[in-house]
Amino acid sequence: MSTPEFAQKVLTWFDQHGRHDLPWQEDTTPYRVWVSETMLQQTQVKTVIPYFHRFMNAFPTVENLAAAEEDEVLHLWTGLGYYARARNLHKAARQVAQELDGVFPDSVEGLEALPGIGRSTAGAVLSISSGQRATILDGNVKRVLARYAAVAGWPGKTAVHDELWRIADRYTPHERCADYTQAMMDLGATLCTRTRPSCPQCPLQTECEAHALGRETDFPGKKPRKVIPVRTTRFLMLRNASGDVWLEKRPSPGIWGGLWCFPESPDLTPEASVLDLTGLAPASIEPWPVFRHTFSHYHLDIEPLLVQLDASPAAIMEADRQLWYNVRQPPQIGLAAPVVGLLQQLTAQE
DNA sequence: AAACCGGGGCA
DNA sequence: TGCCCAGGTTT
Repeated sequence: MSTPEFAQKVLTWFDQHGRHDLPWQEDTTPYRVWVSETMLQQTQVKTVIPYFHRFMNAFPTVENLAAAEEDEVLHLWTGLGYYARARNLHKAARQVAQELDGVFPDSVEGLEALPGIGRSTAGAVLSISSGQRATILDGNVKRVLARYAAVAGWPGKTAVHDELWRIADRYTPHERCADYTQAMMDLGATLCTRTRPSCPQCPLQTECEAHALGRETDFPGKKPRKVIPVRTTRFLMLRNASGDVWLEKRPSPGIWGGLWCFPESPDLTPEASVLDLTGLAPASIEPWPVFRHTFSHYHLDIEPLLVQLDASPAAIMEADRQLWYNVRQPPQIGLAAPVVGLLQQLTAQE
């Protein structure tokens, strides 16, 4: 199919069946589109919407975001995952505000120079916010195109990835590029879904090679599987006489980088760890059930230990990377997901 | 339990 | 340049 024909079919479908009322479609400034695209990189629309509203409420402009504390940004990101993106978002906002007079670059190359913006996000931000012709290739579009052209193989492979980019570029129109970008994402998100695609409703059905083969779900190819290891750790939930809980800020990069977490103690005995950390013998230690937190590359079995202290130990003082967390007046900080759950249980217990 | 996801970083 | 990393949701 020719480019104008392909785009025409997709746009006609979009006008009738696409999504037109997403929060970031109201006012498509580069800032709003960038924040939404960054959130959407890792999460579905439904989950992103409340986060997007809270974020825009807290930081209506790139200058507001640039002026924020990193803890505040991570706090608003808590639960979204991939926290490096929140840190990059913050860093990039500072670059735009301080080095570019608050004006986003007007080219794919310029946008790509900002941390956290790659080729696809740059294309999405540019095309949606300015209407300029720019190509995207996110997970949704990959699925649509891999099926449409029956591109075999896993898109993580360079050859497959490159082929999909060539196809994406070929079909990107010069006219109505903002709508086309949104349309392709909508097509992948609403019709051309991972399992059970709605081919009868699809504007590309008659030309789709995967559909002709009756093998829609064979494309795109799957990532090769490998067994992931299990690691174990122990969370020391230190509670002082006032009921406050000890948290430490984790180093970035790394797991939960920049987020606040209980001290980990996988090796020492609980008593030795507490003594090591506080210089005190605990009033009591209560082991909680082990639970599993799974990452893409390993399982983490966590053994929480509730350690009650009679006093606030002099040995540990509040500092940049350590704090006593008041469960009744929680500070605005980012928390690792399992920590959120444990803090809730601690609060419920009182 | 497995699949998924865009970009950064490093060998 | 080709892997490995990161975390929560959906299926």
